[in-house]
Amino acid sequence: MFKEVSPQFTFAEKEKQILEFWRENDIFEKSMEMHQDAPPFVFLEGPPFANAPPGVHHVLARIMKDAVCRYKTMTGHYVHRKAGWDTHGLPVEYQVEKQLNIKNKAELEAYGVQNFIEKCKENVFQYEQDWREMTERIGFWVNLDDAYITLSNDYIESVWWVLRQAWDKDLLYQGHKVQPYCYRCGTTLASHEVAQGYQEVDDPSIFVRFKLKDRDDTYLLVWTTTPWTLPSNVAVAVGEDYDYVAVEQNGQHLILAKECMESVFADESPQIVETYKGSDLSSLEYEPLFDAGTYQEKSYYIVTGNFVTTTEGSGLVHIAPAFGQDDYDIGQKHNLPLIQLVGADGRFVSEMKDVWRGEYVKDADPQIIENLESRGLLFKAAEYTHQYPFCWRCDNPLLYYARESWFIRTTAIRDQMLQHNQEINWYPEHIKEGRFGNWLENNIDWGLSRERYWGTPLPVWICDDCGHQHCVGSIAELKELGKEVADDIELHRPYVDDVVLTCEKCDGTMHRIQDVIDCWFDSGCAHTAQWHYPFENQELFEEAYPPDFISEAIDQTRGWFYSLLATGTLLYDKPAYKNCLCLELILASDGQKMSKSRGNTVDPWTVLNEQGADAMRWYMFTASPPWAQRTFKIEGIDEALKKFMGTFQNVYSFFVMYANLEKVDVLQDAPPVADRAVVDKWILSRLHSLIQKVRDDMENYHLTNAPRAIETFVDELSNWYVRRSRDRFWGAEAGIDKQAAYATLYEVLVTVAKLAAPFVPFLADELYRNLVCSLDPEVPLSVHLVEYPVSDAALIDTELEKDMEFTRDVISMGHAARNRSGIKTRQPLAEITLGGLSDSEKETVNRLSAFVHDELNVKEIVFTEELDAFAQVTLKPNFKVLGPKYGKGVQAIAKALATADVIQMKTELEANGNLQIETKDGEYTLDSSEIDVQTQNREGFFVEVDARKFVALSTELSHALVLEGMARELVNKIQNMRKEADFNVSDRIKLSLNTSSALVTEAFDTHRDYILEETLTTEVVETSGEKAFRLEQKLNGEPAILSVEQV
RNA sequence: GGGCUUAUAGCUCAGAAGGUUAGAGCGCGCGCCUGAUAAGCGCGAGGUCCCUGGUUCGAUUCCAGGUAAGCCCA
Repeated sequence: MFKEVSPQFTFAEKEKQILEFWRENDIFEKSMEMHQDAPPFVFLEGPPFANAPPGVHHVLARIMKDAVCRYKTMTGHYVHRKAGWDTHGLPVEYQVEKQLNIKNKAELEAYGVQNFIEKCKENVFQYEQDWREMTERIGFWVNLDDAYITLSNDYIESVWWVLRQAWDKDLLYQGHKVQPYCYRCGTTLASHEVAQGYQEVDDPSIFVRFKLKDRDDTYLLVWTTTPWTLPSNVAVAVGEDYDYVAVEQNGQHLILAKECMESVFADESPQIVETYKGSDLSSLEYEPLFDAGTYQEKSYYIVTGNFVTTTEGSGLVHIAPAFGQDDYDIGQKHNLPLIQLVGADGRFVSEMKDVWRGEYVKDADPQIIENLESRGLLFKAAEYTHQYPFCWRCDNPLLYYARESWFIRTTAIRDQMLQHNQEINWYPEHIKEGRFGNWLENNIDWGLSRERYWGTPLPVWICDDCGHQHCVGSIAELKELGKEVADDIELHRPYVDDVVLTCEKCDGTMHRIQDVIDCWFDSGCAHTAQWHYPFENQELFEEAYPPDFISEAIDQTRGWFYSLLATGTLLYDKPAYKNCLCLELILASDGQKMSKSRGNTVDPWTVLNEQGADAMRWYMFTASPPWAQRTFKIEGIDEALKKFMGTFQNVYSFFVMYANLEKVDVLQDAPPVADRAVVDKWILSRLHSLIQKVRDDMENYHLTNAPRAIETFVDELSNWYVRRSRDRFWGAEAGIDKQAAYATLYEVLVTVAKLAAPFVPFLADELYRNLVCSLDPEVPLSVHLVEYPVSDAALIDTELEKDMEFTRDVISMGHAARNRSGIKTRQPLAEITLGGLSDSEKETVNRLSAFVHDELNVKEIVFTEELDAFAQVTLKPNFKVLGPKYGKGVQAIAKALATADVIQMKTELEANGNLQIETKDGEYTLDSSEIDVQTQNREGFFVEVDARKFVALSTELSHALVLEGMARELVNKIQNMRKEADFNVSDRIKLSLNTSSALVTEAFDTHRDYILEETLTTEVVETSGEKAFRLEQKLNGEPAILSVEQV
């Protein structure tokens, strides 16, 4: 006996019971243990921050990871599933600053770095409990009790080791980086912060004359929107391949790009006196705009740069290496001096020779413009509207600024990274060559250092005396080289800052540089640092690198996907992961990005508590591919609940109910498939085709197609297999057919439970445990401990599947015709006529005719060749065949076929096997494969026509048919009464019928046995008893009084 | 401004090595069924396959150029 399936339940409640069962029986641990010797499949968890509660996008990521891991487990792998937490970084610092009302670094230092980082530690686990609960509730099996945490000493030590590897390979170096900087907050901003603060502003747009040396009255026309950087000018850049011209204006010669003439001179069209290529101008020297100092490096000359455009400005770009990345890069290339005339406070420094020293640079702009004008160097000044970044905290304009910085020389391993990228399977594919590939192509060195507090300290110490630098690669080394290092030293600021080393070169004192590192580097070392490699777990690491599978959202292309690959390439010269499933963003139901400020966020818990985890999971798997952007809609979850979960649950409860009622032993007496009914063979064939498809999809990380196929299958199971087999389950006599029905449905349900287990782990386990465990105490306790179904090719009958599909199509058309006729299905009809079928199609219908008879309630199936009696017939060329053969001619053929006598042509075609037609291009001979006979609806028949065939109903009713219809009507009404009277399904009844209608009487007498059997009537009585349930009815319009009573 | 992606029914999505009647589910309308009931079934209406050009006998599909949306980067 199976446990009864109560109709009163909620999925959410059931899921909680199953969670309890998993916990009590350590099912997750068992699923790992049982595969301990199996080939490993390594999943690497991208560590989230637990300083904010998890949202629906986290649920999405986690269930995708879960489905893959569960699938791999069930297909016989040992799946590492270590959880991880990301903990360092600016976002944490900002939250804490906000909480403490700290506005800048000075206030922070005053508060105390030690106090501050302690607050950061608290902050970063603020929502850990929420995360744990969500993770468990959605059924994501991951080992949270053995998580890697980026703030732990072990983790940091591994990161230090990684940095030391870079150092030893000369890939870690100090340089300058132009960074967006807020002078008010005294800090550089991370890119995502900059992105938040773009505003449209008007800035000055000025064209300045730079006088060429050694030439009279010849000037370069140079464009800039930041006049305050002009005092730091050291060069001018041109585009190598652009055309430049010298034009004459007011006796001066002005040089600019030819393409810029129109925009610069507007209505004027000055005379061109000379033309050059950009390369011709290269190296020409000019006189400095301001009386700046003289520098050691050569300066004030023309260089070429590929960033120069002619779409705005003059095609000549002012270069100040301290204030722009392009400028800095070109400065490096040409060894230009790095003139930094602006201080950290955003004001001109005292070295500045002109009068603006101490002035805030943006305020100096008008004064500089005025100055140039007074000296006759200003050609033109205007305003320029563009997007410019502002500080998201204080709303002041950011200044791009060269700052001292530490770098990883990723450009040195760029080619290897590109090569390893080729070995990674990306889902979707286009990421490889698209977003990620492009990003790698344009790789620049990784700016690693942050002038902040809460992060992995950069383990570089510098000698106060001789400037010698050393990178420390382990705690042991720190203790060895450092003076009085605490035994339990914590590898964070300010503790590490206090450690001083003795210089091996000069015996001087070495101090650590103040920087911490980019937290992307932390998580980017996860493949190594999660194991505390190489200090521990060497073997484990060897086995687990590179990980088989990672999955995160697409914004990680430049984040974690990159940082993992960069470190993996740097350390091991291997790809850092084999398969990467790239998820897209989730939008709110209004199509907008979910955000608190818009108030359109969805709390996962409302869904988990209401509809449950399986419904949420199923929705996310099936609604759209994970790499397509999706809107998150509660209605979609309700649909998943109804469409899939509800249908599956219904078939399951149907089975359990009748199996219990009929006391069927499904394990005994299962007939061999060969002896089972056609419909059994059909559903088993579909099942095994499904298994094949699901496995294929899962192997290729198509996590949407697999469950969609399962959903389609369950719909067929319910709406065709069960519907067509219902009476085999209930009331049928014991025998091979009944056993076959039970055995088949049982096998199908158990197999689908296994197939669906990675997607709906709760429902699947509920089914499995009731259907399988309750019969056999020896089997594994949970569906998650069994092997994933294997497709049996011997059970797949593709022909049968196709035939059934065709037959269902015919039946669907029959339903449509019936609908049109207005005769209800309970009324049997004498015959249907099918037209337009090929011989093999006729054979198919004959073979599966029982389905047609039952579904459409008709006595006979008749075939006809006389299409035009029922439908309008047209002939069309088979374009697919004739197109390549005759090319242009197909249009003429189509025309000829449309205009000639259709019936005559069709007759000729049938008689000769081919057809001669005359067109304006000549004569063609077409055989029947080259012509499509198409049918269209003709009014006035109860006929349903599609492109090729039709189904027509004969609506004439003989007296016998009327009686039979009446008998079915009687059964129907009596069944309704049984239900209304609340009888049990298996109760036997006494029935009485009182009618003045001769038709009803005759029908009852004629079909008495049928009626009694269907309604479980054991006795027909003249007058109903006291307790009988009586009802006056109209039976197809005829009056009758019926009563039913339990025996 | 650059890169990538997407655009098919009211909504969510399929699909077509280019072939002349483009599909499903939901929603809507009509009907049926009522012992699988968080029901179920059938049928129907609903499409400029984003736009414009090009290639082709034929383009919603391929190519080019746009437009719109999203993400990433500046």
